[in-house]
Amino acid sequence: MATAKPRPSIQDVARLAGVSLGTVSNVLNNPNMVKPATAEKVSRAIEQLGFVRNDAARQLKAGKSQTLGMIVFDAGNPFFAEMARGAEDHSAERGYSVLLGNSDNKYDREKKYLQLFDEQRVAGVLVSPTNDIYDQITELRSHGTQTVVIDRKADSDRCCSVSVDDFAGGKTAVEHLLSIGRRKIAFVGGPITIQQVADRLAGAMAAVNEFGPAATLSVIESSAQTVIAGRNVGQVIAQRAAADRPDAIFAANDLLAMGIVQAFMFNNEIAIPQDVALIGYDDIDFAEAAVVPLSSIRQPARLIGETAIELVLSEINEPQGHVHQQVTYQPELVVRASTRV
Amino acid sequence: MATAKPRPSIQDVARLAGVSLGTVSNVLNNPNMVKPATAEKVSRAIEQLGFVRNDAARQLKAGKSQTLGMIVFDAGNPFFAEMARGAEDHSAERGYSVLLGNSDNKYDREKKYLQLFDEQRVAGVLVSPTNDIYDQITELRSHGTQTVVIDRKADSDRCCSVSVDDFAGGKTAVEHLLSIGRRKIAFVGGPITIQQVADRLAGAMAAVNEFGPAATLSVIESSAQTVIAGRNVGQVIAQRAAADRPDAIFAANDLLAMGIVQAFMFNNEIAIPQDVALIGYDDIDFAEAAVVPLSSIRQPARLIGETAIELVLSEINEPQGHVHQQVTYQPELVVRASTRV
DNA sequence: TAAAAGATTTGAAGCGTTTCAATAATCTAA
DNA sequence: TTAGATTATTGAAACGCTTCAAATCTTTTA
Repeated sequence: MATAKPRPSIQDVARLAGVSLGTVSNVLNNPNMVKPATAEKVSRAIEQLGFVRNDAARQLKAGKSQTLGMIVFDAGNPFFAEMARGAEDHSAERGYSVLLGNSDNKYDREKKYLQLFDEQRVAGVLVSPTNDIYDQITELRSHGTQTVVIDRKADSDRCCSVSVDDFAGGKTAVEHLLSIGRRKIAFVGGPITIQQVADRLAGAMAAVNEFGPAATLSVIESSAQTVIAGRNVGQVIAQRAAADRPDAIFAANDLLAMGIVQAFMFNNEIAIPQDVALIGYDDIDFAEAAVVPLSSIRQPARLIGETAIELVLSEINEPQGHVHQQVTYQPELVVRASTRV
Repeated sequence: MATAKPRPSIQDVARLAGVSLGTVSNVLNNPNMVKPATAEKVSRAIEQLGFVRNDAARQLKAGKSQTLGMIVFDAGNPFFAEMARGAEDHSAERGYSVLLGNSDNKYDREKKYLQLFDEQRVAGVLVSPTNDIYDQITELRSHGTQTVVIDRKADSDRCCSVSVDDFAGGKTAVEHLLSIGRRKIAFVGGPITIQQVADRLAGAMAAVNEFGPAATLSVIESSAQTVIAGRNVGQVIAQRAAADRPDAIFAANDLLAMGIVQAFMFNNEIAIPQDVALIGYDDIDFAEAAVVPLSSIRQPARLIGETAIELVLSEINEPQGHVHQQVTYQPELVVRASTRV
C-alpha cells in the first residue's frame, strides 16, 4: 500500500499560494475580507494540494465544537430512530453534526456517553435521561455544555425539555378502550421505573378511576419495551384461562404491542380485537402494517427532534437572552383494526 | 444563569497536585509508569477540579481521532439500523465511537459526510456507497483514512468490503416462488441504479431463465425502498385487471413488501398468498409481525456491522500487515405465510 | 499631490495535549 | 558505601488552526 503522505496544512497552502498563513485562514473563514485575486490564488492552492481543514485544531482554538451529542433509550425503536433523524437533519442544515448514542436505559452507558461528549467538548447535548442522571447533567451544564431533555419533562426549570404528555396519552388510550365497551383492562409496559411508562400508567389509572368501579386495571410489567418482551408477555396471557384474561390491553409502546400480536397469532386462539382489544403507543410506521393493524397513540417524533435542536442551538448561540422552555406536545389517538369492534 | 467557569486544563491539575504537566499526562496515558503515591495525588486533583480531557487537543497531537465514520443509505430502515447498531457496539468495546450519517442514496449527502469525516480526521470510514463515490473514497484512502465498503462488494481489491451475495439472494427468492407453482413473477424495487437492487434483480432473472419459458419476470421500478413507495406500487398493481396481475411478487426489501401488503389489504380484493404470493428481503423484525407474516431473505445485519468494524480496525492498527478482504455472507430464505400456499 | 482613511495582509501568540530527551530519585549489587 | 543500573519526573517542543495588533497597500479627499 502507498505510504500515506502527510496532510497539507494551512502553512503549506500559504507557501504555495505565496501569501501568509493568516490570509489562508481568512479565505476560509472571512472570505469577504480578502481581495478576490488573492482568494483565487489561495483557492487554487487548496485545490492543488487537496487541503482539508483539520477540525481538531479549529476546535482546540475555539474551545467548542460544531458537534452535538444525543442519547436515546434505543435507536432501534423506530420512534427514537425517527426522532434522531429529525434532530440530525435539522442540525445538519445549521452546520452541526450529531453523535448518537444508545443508552439502553442503562445508567452506565448513559454516563459513558456523557463522558465521551464531554471530552469532545460538544456544544450541546440532547438526552432522554434515566432517573439517576440528573447530577451528571447538572455537572455538564456547569461546564457550559447546554443540555435539552427530550421525550420527558425536565424535573426543574433550569433546562429546556421537549416532551409529549404521557399522562394524557395513557388516559386517552384507556378511555378509548372503555368507550368500545371493554372493562377488564391490562396495562403492559416496563420497567415501571421509566418515567414515560409510569406516566402512561398513571394516565391509564386515572381513566379507569374516573370511569368508576365497573372497570379494572391490572398491570403486567415487562422486562423491556421490545417485540421480544411483548411476545413473552403475550404468551403468559395466552396461557391463562380465558376467563382470567383481560378484554383489552394497553401496551406502553408499539413494539410491545406487536409482540403481543405475534404471541396471540401463534396460539391462534385469541382473536384481536374480538377477544382482546389492543392499543399501542408511538404509532410507528409498522403499526399500520401489523397482522392486525394497530391502534396507537401518535407522538410527533420528528418534531420532537427538530424542536430539541432549535432549543439547544438557541441556548448555545444566545446564552444570555435564553429562557428555558418546557415544550409539551399533545399525543393523538389513532384507531385501527385492533380496537375496532 | 451561572457564567461557565473555564475548563481546568492538565496544567491546572499539575499545579494543584504539585507535579509537572508531563506526569499528569502519564497518569492518564501510562499509569504503570508513575509511582502509586504520585498517581494518587494526581487523581485527587483531577477529581477535585472536575478535569475532563480535551479530546481536540489530543487528536491534534495524535493526528488521528478515535472516531469512525459510517454512511448508510437509510438509518430508518431497520436493516441498516441493526447494522449500525452492530458497528456501534462493536467499536465502543474497542474504544472508538461512530459518527453516523444517512446518505439517502444521494451523492451530495454522501459527499458532504465524507468531507465532514475528513475534517474530523476520523480513523476510518464504513460506507455503503452510491456508484459515483469511488473517487472520493480513493482520495480519502490516499490521505490515510481507511475505508471499508459495506453491504456491497468493493469494485476493486484495493479495499475491504463486507457484503451479502445479492445475486444468490435474488435467485433464492425467485426459485422459492417458482417452487410453489408461481409463474408470472414481478420484481419490485428501485431505483435500479442501486447496485444491491440490480444484483437482486439479476439473480431473479437468472432463476427465471433457468426455469425456462414457462415463467416470466416483469420489473416494476419503485421510486424508493420505503413503505410508502411500496404502497404506491401495490395500488398500481391492484388497479390492474386481475388477469394482468402477477401471481407472485419479489420485493427488493421488506419495507416495500410491507407497503404492498398494506395496499392489497386496503383494496381488500387481492389475497396474499392465494392471489399473489409475496416475498421481501432483509428479514427485518417487523416482517414477522406483518398483516400477512412475510417470507423474506435474511441478511446478517448485525454481523455485517461487526465484521466491518473488525476489518477497518485491523487496517488502522496494522496498516503494513493488512491484506484486503472481500467478505461475502450468504443470505438465507425464511418462509412465512406470505408464500405458504 | 500629500495626507488621512480605509482595505488588505502579515505573523506571532496560544489553545491543551502528547512526546521525548534530559534530569533526578531510587534501588541493586559488589 | 558507592558506582551503575533502573525507575520517575520534568518541561520544552510540536500539532494546525484562529485571532488580533501591527504593518502595508489603496483609495479618497482637500
